[in-house]
Amino acid sequence: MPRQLKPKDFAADAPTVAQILIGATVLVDGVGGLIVETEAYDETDPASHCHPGKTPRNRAMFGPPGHAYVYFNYGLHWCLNFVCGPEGHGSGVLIRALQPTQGIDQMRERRRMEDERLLCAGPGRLGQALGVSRALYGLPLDEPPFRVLAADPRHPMPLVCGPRIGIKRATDLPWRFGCAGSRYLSRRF
DNA sequence: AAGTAGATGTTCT
DNA sequence: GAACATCTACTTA
Repeated sequence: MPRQLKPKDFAADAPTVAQILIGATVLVDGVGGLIVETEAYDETDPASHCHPGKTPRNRAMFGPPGHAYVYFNYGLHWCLNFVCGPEGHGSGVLIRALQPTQGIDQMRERRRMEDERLLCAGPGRLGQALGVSRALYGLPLDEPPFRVLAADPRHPMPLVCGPRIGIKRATDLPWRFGCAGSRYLSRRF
Protein backbone atom coordinates (compact mmCIF):
# COMPACT_ATOMS: atom_id res chain seq x y z
CA MET A 1 0.00 0.00 0.00
CA PRO A 2 1.50 3.41 -0.95
CA ARG A 3 2.25 6.04 1.62
CA GLN A 4 -0.20 8.90 2.08
CA LEU A 5 1.45 12.32 1.72
CA LYS A 6 1.29 14.53 4.80
CA PRO A 7 1.50 18.34 5.08
CA LYS A 8 5.27 18.25 5.72
CA ASP A 9 5.74 16.55 2.36
CA PHE A 10 4.54 19.79 0.77
CA ALA A 11 6.84 22.08 2.76
CA ALA A 12 9.57 22.27 0.09
CA ASP A 13 9.65 24.95 -2.59
CA ALA A 14 7.14 24.78 -5.44
CA PRO A 15 9.41 23.36 -8.19
CA THR A 16 10.60 20.58 -5.86
CA VAL A 17 7.08 19.60 -4.83
CA ALA A 18 5.94 19.79 -8.45
CA GLN A 19 8.54 17.12 -9.32
CA ILE A 20 7.78 14.93 -6.31
CA LEU A 21 4.13 14.87 -7.35
CA ILE A 22 4.80 13.33 -10.78
CA GLY A 23 3.75 9.71 -10.36
CA ALA A 24 1.78 10.39 -7.18
CA THR A 25 -1.92 9.54 -7.04
CA VAL A 26 -4.64 12.08 -6.30
CA LEU A 27 -8.23 11.09 -5.56
CA VAL A 28 -11.29 13.23 -4.80
CA ASP A 29 -14.03 11.09 -3.31
CA GLY A 30 -12.26 8.06 -4.75
CA VAL A 31 -12.05 9.45 -8.28
CA GLY A 32 -8.68 10.26 -9.83
CA GLY A 33 -5.40 8.80 -11.01
CA LEU A 34 -1.67 9.20 -11.48
CA ILE A 35 -0.34 12.75 -11.73
CA VAL A 36 1.55 13.09 -15.03
CA GLU A 37 1.83 16.90 -15.36
CA THR A 38 2.28 19.78 -12.89
CA GLU A 39 3.36 23.42 -12.82
CA ALA A 40 5.06 25.36 -10.02
CA TYR A 41 4.07 28.90 -9.02
CA ASP A 42 5.80 31.13 -6.50
CA GLU A 43 5.25 34.52 -4.89
CA THR A 44 8.45 35.86 -6.50
CA ASP A 45 7.09 34.76 -9.87
CA PRO A 46 5.18 37.38 -11.92
CA ALA A 47 2.96 34.67 -13.46
CA SER A 48 1.63 33.53 -10.07
CA HIS A 49 -1.69 34.49 -8.53
CA CYS A 50 0.40 35.17 -5.41
CA HIS A 51 2.61 37.78 -6.99
CA PRO A 52 0.43 40.78 -6.07
CA GLY A 53 0.45 39.65 -2.42
CA LYS A 54 -2.32 38.32 -0.25
CA THR A 55 -5.85 38.85 -1.60
CA PRO A 56 -9.22 37.22 -0.83
CA ARG A 57 -8.84 34.94 -3.83
CA ASN A 58 -5.33 33.61 -3.14
CA ARG A 59 -5.36 33.53 0.65
CA ALA A 60 -5.23 29.73 0.79
CA MET A 61 -1.84 29.81 -0.91
CA PHE A 62 -0.46 31.83 1.99
CA GLY A 63 -1.77 29.30 4.49
CA PRO A 64 -0.17 26.04 5.61
CA PRO A 65 1.19 23.65 2.98
CA GLY A 66 -0.66 20.47 2.14
CA HIS A 67 -3.98 22.18 1.49
CA ALA A 68 -5.99 22.77 -1.68
CA TYR A 69 -6.00 26.07 -3.57
CA VAL A 70 -8.88 26.09 -6.05
CA TYR A 71 -9.61 28.86 -8.55
CA PHE A 72 -12.17 29.54 -11.25
CA ASN A 73 -10.63 30.30 -14.61
CA TYR A 74 -11.94 31.87 -17.82
CA GLY A 75 -15.45 31.86 -16.38
CA LEU A 76 -15.71 28.13 -16.98
CA HIS A 77 -13.04 25.97 -15.40
CA TRP A 78 -12.24 24.95 -11.83
CA CYS A 79 -8.53 24.27 -11.39
CA LEU A 80 -6.83 22.36 -8.56
CA ASN A 81 -3.57 23.36 -6.86
CA PHE A 82 -1.64 22.04 -3.88
CA VAL A 83 -0.31 24.69 -1.49
CA CYS A 84 3.39 24.14 -0.75
CA GLY A 85 6.46 25.88 0.64
CA PRO A 86 6.87 27.28 4.15
CA GLU A 87 3.63 28.70 5.56
CA GLY A 88 3.04 32.28 4.51
CA HIS A 89 5.36 32.08 1.51
CA GLY A 90 2.64 31.96 -1.13
CA SER A 91 3.47 29.12 -3.45
CA GLY A 92 1.68 26.22 -4.99
CA VAL A 93 1.57 23.52 -7.63
CA LEU A 94 -1.07 23.39 -10.37
CA ILE A 95 -2.20 19.83 -11.13
CA ARG A 96 -2.43 19.85 -14.93
CA ALA A 97 -3.03 16.24 -16.02
CA LEU A 98 -3.76 12.76 -14.71
CA GLN A 99 -3.63 9.25 -16.05
CA PRO A 100 -7.10 8.10 -14.90
CA THR A 101 -7.04 4.98 -12.72
CA GLN A 102 -10.07 5.13 -10.42
CA GLY A 103 -13.67 6.21 -10.95
CA ILE A 104 -13.22 6.32 -14.73
CA ASP A 105 -16.93 5.78 -15.40
CA GLN A 106 -17.83 8.73 -13.18
CA MET A 107 -15.26 10.87 -14.99
CA ARG A 108 -16.83 9.89 -18.31
CA GLU A 109 -20.25 10.96 -17.06
CA ARG A 110 -19.00 14.28 -15.75
CA ARG A 111 -17.06 15.03 -18.93
CA ARG A 112 -19.69 13.53 -21.24
CA MET A 113 -17.06 11.84 -23.33
CA GLU A 114 -15.50 8.41 -23.78
CA ASP A 115 -11.85 9.01 -24.65
CA GLU A 116 -9.84 8.16 -21.54
CA ARG A 117 -6.89 10.17 -22.80
CA LEU A 118 -8.89 13.41 -22.71
CA LEU A 119 -10.64 12.94 -19.37
CA CYS A 120 -7.95 14.73 -17.33
CA ALA A 121 -5.56 16.14 -19.98
CA GLY A 122 -5.47 19.77 -18.81
CA PRO A 123 -6.33 21.64 -15.61
CA GLY A 124 -9.89 22.49 -16.65
CA ARG A 125 -10.68 18.98 -17.85
CA LEU A 126 -9.17 17.48 -14.72
CA GLY A 127 -11.23 19.79 -12.54
CA GLN A 128 -14.42 18.75 -14.29
CA ALA A 129 -13.57 15.04 -14.18
CA LEU A 130 -12.83 15.12 -10.43
CA GLY A 131 -15.74 17.37 -9.50
CA VAL A 132 -13.50 20.20 -8.29
CA SER A 133 -15.38 23.27 -7.04
CA ARG A 134 -15.27 26.08 -4.51
CA ALA A 135 -16.31 23.54 -1.87
CA LEU A 136 -12.75 22.17 -1.88
CA TYR A 137 -11.12 25.58 -1.29
CA GLY A 138 -8.54 25.42 1.51
CA LEU A 139 -9.28 21.84 2.52
CA PRO A 140 -6.41 19.66 3.85
CA LEU A 141 -5.11 17.10 1.38
CA ASP A 142 -4.65 14.36 3.98
CA GLU A 143 -8.35 14.22 4.86
CA PRO A 144 -11.50 13.30 2.94
CA PRO A 145 -12.59 13.96 0.28
CA PHE A 146 -8.91 14.06 -0.73
CA ARG A 147 -6.37 11.28 -0.85
CA VAL A 148 -2.85 11.92 -2.10
CA LEU A 149 -0.56 8.90 -2.29
CA ALA A 150 3.20 9.07 -2.85
CA ALA A 151 4.70 7.84 -6.10
CA ASP A 152 6.04 4.29 -6.01
CA PRO A 153 9.82 4.66 -5.45
CA ARG A 154 10.38 1.25 -7.05
CA HIS A 155 9.01 2.51 -10.38
CA PRO A 156 10.08 6.16 -10.79
CA MET A 157 8.59 7.93 -13.79
CA PRO A 158 10.93 9.49 -16.37
CA LEU A 159 10.80 13.23 -15.65
CA VAL A 160 10.77 16.08 -18.15
CA CYS A 161 10.43 19.81 -17.67
CA GLY A 162 9.78 22.82 -19.86
CA PRO A 163 8.18 26.27 -19.97
CA ARG A 164 4.71 26.67 -18.49
CA ILE A 165 1.58 26.82 -20.62
CA GLY A 166 -1.00 29.54 -21.04
CA ILE A 167 0.87 32.36 -19.30
CA LYS A 168 2.28 35.61 -20.65
CA ARG A 169 4.83 36.47 -17.96
CA ALA A 170 7.93 34.55 -16.83
CA THR A 171 7.57 32.28 -19.85
CA ASP A 172 11.26 31.39 -19.65
CA LEU A 173 11.07 29.55 -16.31
CA PRO A 174 11.13 25.74 -16.85
CA TRP A 175 8.57 25.11 -14.12
CA ARG A 176 6.30 22.70 -15.99
CA PHE A 177 7.03 19.08 -15.08
CA GLY A 178 5.76 15.85 -16.53
CA CYS A 179 6.10 12.16 -17.08
CA ALA A 180 8.11 11.80 -20.29
CA GLY A 181 6.15 10.17 -23.08
CA SER A 182 2.87 9.88 -21.18
CA ARG A 183 -0.20 9.71 -23.42
CA TYR A 184 -2.23 11.66 -20.85
CA LEU A 185 -0.45 15.04 -21.00
CA SER A 186 -2.29 18.25 -21.88
CA ARG A 187 0.44 18.84 -24.49
CA ARG A 188 3.75 17.33 -25.50
CA PHE A 189 6.90 18.80 -23.99
C1' DA B 1 -2.93 19.44 -38.83
C1' DA B 2 -3.46 23.88 -37.71
C1' DG B 3 -5.81 27.99 -36.84
C1' DT B 4 -9.68 30.88 -35.05
C1' DA B 5 -13.81 32.27 -32.41
C1' DG B 6 -16.84 31.97 -28.76
C1' DA B 7 -18.22 30.79 -24.17
C1' DT B 8 -18.34 32.65 -19.45
C1' DG B 9 -17.38 35.07 -14.65
C1' DT B 10 -13.97 36.76 -11.28
C1' DT B 11 -10.27 39.89 -10.46
C1' DC B 12 -7.71 43.78 -11.25
C1' DT B 13 -6.54 48.53 -13.56
C1' DG C 1 -13.20 47.63 -19.40
C1' DA C 2 -9.39 44.26 -19.95
C1' DA C 3 -7.09 40.26 -18.65
C1' DC C 4 -7.22 35.67 -17.38
C1' DA C 5 -2.46 29.29 -14.91
C1' DT C 6 -8.83 27.10 -20.63
C1' DC C 7 -11.65 24.13 -23.62
C1' DT C 8 -14.64 23.06 -27.49
C1' DA C 9 -16.40 23.36 -31.99
C1' DC C 10 -15.82 24.73 -36.23
C1' DT C 11 -13.31 26.18 -40.15
C1' DT C 12 -9.61 25.81 -43.72
C1' DA C 13 -5.91 22.90 -45.87
